Amino acid sequence: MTDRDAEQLRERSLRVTQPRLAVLDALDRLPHADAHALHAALADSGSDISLQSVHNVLGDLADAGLVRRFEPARSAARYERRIDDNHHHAVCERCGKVEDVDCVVGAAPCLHADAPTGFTIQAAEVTFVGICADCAAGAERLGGQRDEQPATA
Amino acid sequence: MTDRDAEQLRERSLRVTQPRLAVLDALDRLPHADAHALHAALADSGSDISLQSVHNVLGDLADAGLVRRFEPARSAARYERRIDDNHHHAVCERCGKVEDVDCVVGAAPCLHADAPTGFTIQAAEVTFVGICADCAAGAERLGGQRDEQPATA
DNA sequence: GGATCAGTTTTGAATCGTTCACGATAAGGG
DNA sequence: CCCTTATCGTGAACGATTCAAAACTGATCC
Repeated sequence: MTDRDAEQLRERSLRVTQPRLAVLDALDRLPHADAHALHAALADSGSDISLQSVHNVLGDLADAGLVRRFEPARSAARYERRIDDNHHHAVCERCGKVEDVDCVVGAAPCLHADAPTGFTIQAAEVTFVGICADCAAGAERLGGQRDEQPATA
Repeated sequence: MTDRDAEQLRERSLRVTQPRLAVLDALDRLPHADAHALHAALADSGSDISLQSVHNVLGDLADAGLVRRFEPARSAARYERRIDDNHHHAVCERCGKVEDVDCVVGAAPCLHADAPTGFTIQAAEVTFVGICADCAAGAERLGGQRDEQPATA
Protein backbone atom coordinates (compact mmCIF):
# COMPACT_ATOMS: atom_id res chain seq x y z
CA MET A 1 0.00 0.00 0.00
CA THR A 2 3.03 2.23 0.20
CA ASP A 3 2.80 2.91 -3.50
CA ARG A 4 -0.72 4.12 -3.13
CA ASP A 5 0.31 6.21 -0.14
CA ALA A 6 3.06 7.85 -2.14
CA GLU A 7 0.63 8.51 -4.93
CA GLN A 8 -1.82 10.13 -2.56
CA LEU A 9 0.91 12.36 -1.20
CA ARG A 10 1.97 13.45 -4.66
CA GLU A 11 -1.61 14.17 -5.61
CA ARG A 12 -1.68 16.78 -2.87
CA SER A 13 1.78 18.09 -3.81
CA LEU A 14 3.28 16.76 -0.65
CA ARG A 15 6.74 15.29 -0.80
CA VAL A 16 6.97 11.58 -0.37
CA THR A 17 9.10 11.14 2.71
CA GLN A 18 9.83 8.21 4.91
CA PRO A 19 8.13 9.73 7.99
CA ARG A 20 4.94 10.41 6.06
CA LEU A 21 4.81 6.96 4.56
CA ALA A 22 5.52 5.45 7.95
CA VAL A 23 2.76 7.42 9.62
CA LEU A 24 0.26 6.50 6.93
CA ASP A 25 1.26 2.88 7.25
CA ALA A 26 0.97 2.95 11.02
CA LEU A 27 -2.46 4.56 10.72
CA ASP A 28 -3.54 1.59 8.63
CA ARG A 29 -2.65 -0.68 11.48
CA LEU A 30 -3.98 1.58 14.27
CA PRO A 31 -7.13 3.06 12.82
CA HIS A 32 -7.88 5.49 15.68
CA ALA A 33 -4.51 6.20 17.18
CA ASP A 34 -3.33 9.40 18.78
CA ALA A 35 0.04 10.98 18.14
CA HIS A 36 1.65 9.27 21.10
CA ALA A 37 0.43 5.82 20.10
CA LEU A 38 1.60 6.33 16.54
CA HIS A 39 4.98 7.47 17.72
CA ALA A 40 5.33 4.38 19.88
CA ALA A 41 4.18 2.10 17.08
CA LEU A 42 6.63 3.68 14.68
CA ALA A 43 9.46 3.30 17.14
CA ASP A 44 8.59 -0.37 17.51
CA SER A 45 8.70 -0.96 13.80
CA GLY A 46 12.09 0.65 13.46
CA SER A 47 11.05 4.06 12.22
CA ASP A 48 12.91 6.51 14.36
CA ILE A 49 10.65 9.51 14.08
CA SER A 50 10.39 12.17 16.72
CA LEU A 51 7.07 12.75 18.41
CA GLN A 52 7.07 16.31 17.18
CA SER A 53 7.53 15.10 13.65
CA VAL A 54 4.59 12.80 14.08
CA HIS A 55 2.52 15.79 15.10
CA ASN A 56 3.92 17.72 12.20
CA VAL A 57 3.19 14.99 9.69
CA LEU A 58 -0.29 14.41 11.05
CA GLY A 59 -0.97 18.11 10.79
CA ASP A 60 0.16 18.19 7.18
CA LEU A 61 -1.81 15.09 6.28
CA ALA A 62 -4.89 16.44 7.98
CA ASP A 63 -4.55 19.77 6.19
CA ALA A 64 -4.19 17.91 2.92
CA GLY A 65 -7.30 15.92 3.66
CA LEU A 66 -5.52 12.58 3.64
CA VAL A 67 -6.29 12.03 7.27
CA ARG A 68 -9.13 13.00 9.54
CA ARG A 69 -8.56 14.34 13.02
CA PHE A 70 -11.14 13.99 15.75
CA GLU A 71 -10.98 14.69 19.45
CA PRO A 72 -13.05 12.63 21.82
CA ALA A 73 -13.74 14.48 25.05
CA ARG A 74 -11.14 13.92 27.74
CA SER A 75 -8.76 12.41 25.25
CA ALA A 76 -5.93 13.40 23.00
CA ALA A 77 -6.63 13.97 19.32
CA ARG A 78 -7.09 10.79 17.28
CA TYR A 79 -6.42 10.37 13.61
CA GLU A 80 -7.89 8.07 11.00
CA ARG A 81 -7.60 7.44 7.29
CA ARG A 82 -11.30 6.88 6.61
CA ILE A 83 -12.31 10.19 5.22
CA ASP A 84 -14.60 9.52 2.30
CA ASP A 85 -17.56 8.01 4.04
CA ASN A 86 -19.04 10.02 6.83
CA HIS A 87 -19.10 7.63 9.71
CA HIS A 88 -19.19 8.32 13.42
CA HIS A 89 -17.36 7.04 16.46
CA ALA A 90 -18.15 5.19 19.62
CA VAL A 91 -15.77 5.86 22.47
CA CYS A 92 -15.55 3.55 25.44
CA GLU A 93 -15.82 5.57 28.60
CA ARG A 94 -13.71 3.09 30.47
CA CYS A 95 -10.79 2.12 28.26
CA GLY A 96 -10.87 4.85 25.66
CA LYS A 97 -11.21 2.46 22.75
CA VAL A 98 -12.75 3.95 19.64
CA GLU A 99 -14.86 2.05 17.15
CA ASP A 100 -16.41 3.17 13.92
CA VAL A 101 -20.14 3.53 13.72
CA ASP A 102 -21.73 3.72 10.32
CA CYS A 103 -24.51 6.13 9.71
CA VAL A 104 -27.76 4.61 10.76
CA VAL A 105 -30.20 7.27 9.76
CA GLY A 106 -29.51 7.13 6.06
CA ALA A 107 -26.77 8.68 4.01
CA ALA A 108 -25.82 11.84 5.85
CA PRO A 109 -28.02 11.67 8.90
CA CYS A 110 -27.40 14.32 11.44
CA LEU A 111 -26.02 16.72 8.91
CA HIS A 112 -29.21 18.64 8.34
CA ALA A 113 -29.63 20.72 11.42
CA ASP A 114 -31.68 23.82 10.93
CA ALA A 115 -29.37 26.29 12.54
CA PRO A 116 -31.82 28.98 13.57
CA THR A 117 -29.33 31.81 13.68
CA GLY A 118 -27.98 31.72 10.18
CA PHE A 119 -25.33 29.17 10.91
CA THR A 120 -23.87 27.56 7.81
CA ILE A 121 -23.25 23.95 8.73
CA GLN A 122 -20.22 22.44 7.06
CA ALA A 123 -19.74 19.20 8.92
CA ALA A 124 -21.15 17.18 11.76
CA GLU A 125 -19.15 15.36 14.34
CA VAL A 126 -21.08 12.62 16.08
CA THR A 127 -19.56 10.76 18.97
CA PHE A 128 -21.25 8.08 20.99
CA VAL A 129 -20.07 7.45 24.51
CA GLY A 130 -20.61 4.13 26.19
CA ILE A 131 -19.02 0.93 27.36
CA CYS A 132 -17.34 -1.39 24.92
CA ALA A 133 -18.00 -5.10 24.93
CA ASP A 134 -14.67 -5.97 26.50
CA CYS A 135 -15.06 -3.54 29.38
CA ALA A 136 -18.65 -4.54 29.95
CA ALA A 137 -17.57 -8.17 30.23
CA GLY A 138 -14.60 -7.40 32.42
CA ALA A 139 -16.42 -4.96 34.69
CA GLU A 140 -19.00 -7.54 35.67
CA ARG A 141 -16.64 -9.05 38.18
CA LEU A 142 -13.94 -6.45 38.45
CA GLY A 143 -14.06 -2.96 39.84
CA GLY A 144 -13.45 -0.06 37.52
CA GLN A 145 -10.30 -0.73 35.57
CA ARG A 146 -8.39 1.17 32.95
CA ASP A 147 -6.74 -0.16 29.89
CA GLU A 148 -6.35 2.79 27.55
CA GLN A 149 -5.84 1.41 24.09
CA PRO A 150 -3.73 4.20 22.62
CA ALA A 151 -1.22 4.07 25.46
CA THR A 152 -0.63 0.41 24.90
CA ALA A 153 -0.96 -0.14 21.18
CA MET B 1 -32.03 32.41 40.77
CA THR B 2 -29.41 32.14 43.45
CA ASP B 3 -31.95 30.51 45.75
CA ARG B 4 -32.63 27.84 43.21
CA ASP B 5 -28.91 27.40 42.67
CA ALA B 6 -28.37 26.89 46.38
CA GLU B 7 -31.20 24.41 46.43
CA GLN B 8 -29.70 22.45 43.55
CA LEU B 9 -26.38 22.32 45.31
CA ARG B 10 -27.93 21.04 48.53
CA GLU B 11 -29.87 18.42 46.63
CA ARG B 12 -26.55 16.95 45.54
CA SER B 13 -25.05 17.30 49.03
CA LEU B 14 -22.69 19.98 47.85
CA ARG B 15 -21.98 22.86 50.17
CA VAL B 16 -23.41 26.17 49.14
CA THR B 17 -20.41 28.38 48.70
CA GLN B 18 -19.93 31.76 47.15
CA PRO B 19 -17.64 30.47 44.39
CA ARG B 20 -20.15 27.82 43.35
CA LEU B 21 -23.04 30.24 43.31
CA ALA B 22 -20.94 32.71 41.40
CA VAL B 23 -19.95 30.15 38.78
CA LEU B 24 -23.53 28.99 38.34
CA ASP B 25 -24.65 32.58 38.00
CA ALA B 26 -21.95 33.34 35.48
CA LEU B 27 -22.91 30.26 33.50
CA ASP B 28 -26.42 31.64 33.23
CA ARG B 29 -25.03 34.70 31.58
CA LEU B 30 -22.44 32.90 29.45
CA PRO B 31 -24.17 29.74 28.33
CA HIS B 32 -21.17 28.08 26.65
CA ALA B 33 -18.20 29.55 28.41
CA ASP B 34 -14.90 27.88 29.10
CA ALA B 35 -13.06 28.05 32.39
CA HIS B 36 -11.01 31.04 31.34
CA ALA B 37 -14.02 33.04 30.20
CA LEU B 38 -15.87 32.27 33.39
CA HIS B 39 -12.91 33.29 35.47
CA ALA B 40 -12.70 36.58 33.64
CA ALA B 41 -16.43 37.19 33.94
CA LEU B 42 -16.32 36.46 37.63
CA ALA B 43 -13.42 38.81 38.13
CA ASP B 44 -15.35 41.54 36.36
CA SER B 45 -18.37 41.13 38.58
CA GLY B 46 -16.31 41.37 41.72
CA SER B 47 -15.98 37.69 42.56
CA ASP B 48 -12.32 37.14 43.20
CA ILE B 49 -12.06 33.45 42.43
CA SER B 50 -8.88 31.79 41.27
CA LEU B 51 -8.83 30.11 37.90
CA GLN B 52 -7.96 26.83 39.55
CA SER B 53 -10.99 27.14 41.76
CA VAL B 54 -13.14 27.74 38.73
CA HIS B 55 -11.82 24.49 37.31
CA ASN B 56 -12.39 22.85 40.64
CA VAL B 57 -15.94 24.10 40.94
CA LEU B 58 -16.77 23.20 37.37
CA GLY B 59 -15.43 19.73 37.94
CA ASP B 60 -17.57 19.29 41.03
CA LEU B 61 -20.65 20.65 39.33
CA ALA B 62 -20.10 18.44 36.32
CA ASP B 63 -19.62 15.39 38.52
CA ALA B 64 -22.82 16.24 40.34
CA GLY B 65 -24.66 16.58 37.06
CA LEU B 66 -25.53 20.23 37.57
CA VAL B 67 -23.45 21.24 34.63
CA ARG B 68 -22.54 19.63 31.34
CA ARG B 69 -19.06 19.68 29.98
CA PHE B 70 -18.35 19.43 26.29
CA GLU B 71 -15.18 19.90 24.30
CA PRO B 72 -15.38 21.21 20.78
CA ALA B 73 -12.37 20.17 18.73
CA ARG B 74 -9.48 22.59 18.87
CA SER B 75 -11.01 24.40 21.81
CA ALA B 76 -10.94 24.39 25.55
CA ALA B 77 -13.69 22.61 27.44
CA ARG B 78 -16.98 24.48 27.57
CA TYR B 79 -19.64 24.20 30.22
CA GLU B 80 -23.37 24.71 30.15
CA ARG B 81 -26.33 24.41 32.49
CA ARG B 82 -28.76 22.89 30.00
CA ILE B 83 -28.59 19.27 30.93
CA ASP B 84 -32.14 17.94 30.83
CA ASP B 85 -32.92 18.21 27.15
CA ASN B 86 -30.51 16.54 24.83
CA HIS B 87 -29.56 19.27 22.43
CA HIS B 88 -26.51 19.62 20.26
CA HIS B 89 -24.07 22.36 19.46
CA ALA B 90 -22.97 24.35 16.48
CA VAL B 91 -19.45 25.70 16.69
CA CYS B 92 -18.28 28.51 14.47
CA GLU B 93 -15.04 27.53 12.81
CA ARG B 94 -13.94 31.10 12.64
CA CYS B 95 -14.76 32.75 15.95
CA GLY B 96 -15.39 29.76 18.16
CA LYS B 97 -18.90 30.83 19.09
CA VAL B 98 -21.16 28.02 20.22
CA GLU B 99 -24.90 27.93 19.70
CA ASP B 100 -27.43 25.39 20.79
CA VAL B 101 -29.08 23.21 18.18
CA ASP B 102 -32.23 21.41 19.15
CA CYS B 103 -32.74 17.88 17.99
CA VAL B 104 -34.16 17.89 14.51
CA VAL B 105 -34.72 14.22 13.93
CA GLY B 106 -37.24 13.71 16.69
CA ALA B 107 -36.77 13.22 20.38
CA ALA B 108 -33.41 11.54 20.72
CA PRO B 109 -32.21 11.42 17.16
CA CYS B 110 -28.77 10.10 16.72
CA LEU B 111 -28.87 8.14 19.94
CA HIS B 112 -29.79 4.83 18.43
CA ALA B 113 -26.64 3.65 16.80
CA ASP B 114 -26.42 -0.04 16.30
CA ALA B 115 -22.97 -0.57 17.69
CA PRO B 116 -22.00 -3.77 16.00
CA THR B 117 -19.42 -4.85 18.51
CA GLY B 118 -21.54 -4.98 21.62
CA PHE B 119 -21.03 -1.36 22.50
CA THR B 120 -23.50 -0.07 25.07
CA ILE B 121 -24.27 3.47 24.04
CA GLN B 122 -24.93 5.81 26.92
CA ALA B 123 -24.90 9.21 25.31
CA ALA B 124 -24.37 10.91 22.00
CA GLU B 125 -22.40 14.03 21.47
CA VAL B 126 -23.27 15.82 18.28
CA THR B 127 -21.34 18.85 17.18
CA PHE B 128 -21.90 20.79 14.01
CA VAL B 129 -19.07 22.82 12.60
CA GLY B 130 -19.68 25.76 10.34
CA ILE B 131 -19.68 29.50 10.02
CA CYS B 132 -21.91 31.62 12.21
CA ALA B 133 -24.02 34.41 10.79
CA ASP B 134 -21.78 37.16 12.13
CA CYS B 135 -18.62 35.69 10.68
CA ALA B 136 -20.29 34.94 7.37
CA ALA B 137 -21.36 38.56 7.12
CA GLY B 138 -18.02 39.94 8.24
CA ALA B 139 -15.92 37.61 6.11
CA GLU B 140 -17.58 38.78 2.93
CA ARG B 141 -15.38 41.82 2.80
CA LEU B 142 -12.66 41.05 5.31
CA GLY B 143 -9.94 38.45 5.19
CA GLY B 144 -9.97 35.68 7.74
CA GLN B 145 -10.34 37.25 11.15
CA ARG B 146 -10.53 35.93 14.65
CA ASP B 147 -12.74 37.09 17.45
CA GLU B 148 -12.90 34.20 19.88
CA GLN B 149 -15.96 34.75 21.98
CA PRO B 150 -14.78 33.11 25.19
CA ALA B 151 -11.61 35.13 25.35
CA THR B 152 -13.56 38.36 25.19
CA ALA B 153 -16.79 37.72 27.01
C1' DG C 1 24.41 11.37 -12.21
C1' DG C 2 25.04 15.50 -9.51
C1' DA C 3 23.97 20.28 -7.87
C1' DT C 4 20.30 23.23 -6.18
C1' DC C 5 16.37 24.93 -3.67
C1' DA C 6 12.49 24.59 -1.06
C1' DG C 7 9.83 21.59 1.57
C1' DT C 8 10.66 18.55 5.79
C1' DT C 9 12.52 16.85 9.82
C1' DT C 10 14.75 17.51 14.00
C1' DT C 11 15.86 19.30 18.42
C1' DG C 12 14.71 21.99 22.18
C1' DA C 13 11.97 25.14 24.27
C1' DA C 14 7.53 27.33 24.95
C1' DT C 15 2.58 27.48 25.30
C1' DC C 16 -2.08 26.25 26.67
C1' DG C 17 -5.47 24.09 29.42
C1' DT C 18 -5.89 21.33 33.17
C1' DT C 19 -4.71 18.74 37.32
C1' DC C 20 -2.26 17.87 41.66
C1' DA C 21 -0.80 18.86 46.54
C1' DC C 22 -1.30 21.00 50.67
C1' DG C 23 -2.07 24.64 53.94
C1' DA C 24 -5.79 28.00 54.89
C1' DT C 25 -10.70 28.86 55.17
C1' DA C 26 -15.42 28.52 55.99
C1' DA C 27 -20.02 25.77 55.62
C1' DG C 28 -23.17 23.62 58.45
C1' DG C 29 -24.42 20.07 61.96
C1' DG C 30 -24.41 19.64 66.93
C1' DC D 1 -20.63 29.09 69.20
C1' DC D 2 -17.49 25.14 68.23
C1' DC D 3 -15.84 21.39 65.55
C1' DT D 4 -15.37 18.62 61.64
C1' DT D 5 -14.65 18.38 57.06
C1' DA D 6 -15.60 19.97 52.50
C1' DT D 7 -13.89 23.49 49.82
C1' DC D 8 -10.78 27.28 48.30
C1' DG D 9 -6.39 29.34 47.25
C1' DT D 10 -1.59 29.21 46.10
C1' DG D 11 1.99 27.28 43.58
C1' DA D 12 3.89 23.79 41.10
C1' DA D 13 3.41 20.00 37.88
C1' DC D 14 1.63 17.74 33.95
C1' DG D 15 0.32 16.16 29.10
C1' DA D 16 -0.66 17.43 24.58
C1' DT D 17 0.46 20.38 21.21
C1' DT D 18 2.84 24.17 18.93
C1' DC D 19 6.68 27.20 17.84
C1' DA D 20 11.53 28.43 16.13
C1' DA D 21 15.75 27.74 14.00
C1' DA D 22 19.14 24.78 12.12
C1' DA D 23 20.16 20.46 9.59
C1' DC D 24 18.57 17.55 6.14
C1' DT D 25 16.74 15.53 1.88
C1' DG D 26 13.28 14.88 -1.90
C1' DA D 27 12.35 16.54 -6.43
C1' DT D 28 13.77 19.17 -10.21
C1' DC D 29 16.99 21.01 -13.39
C1' DC D 30 21.25 20.80 -15.74
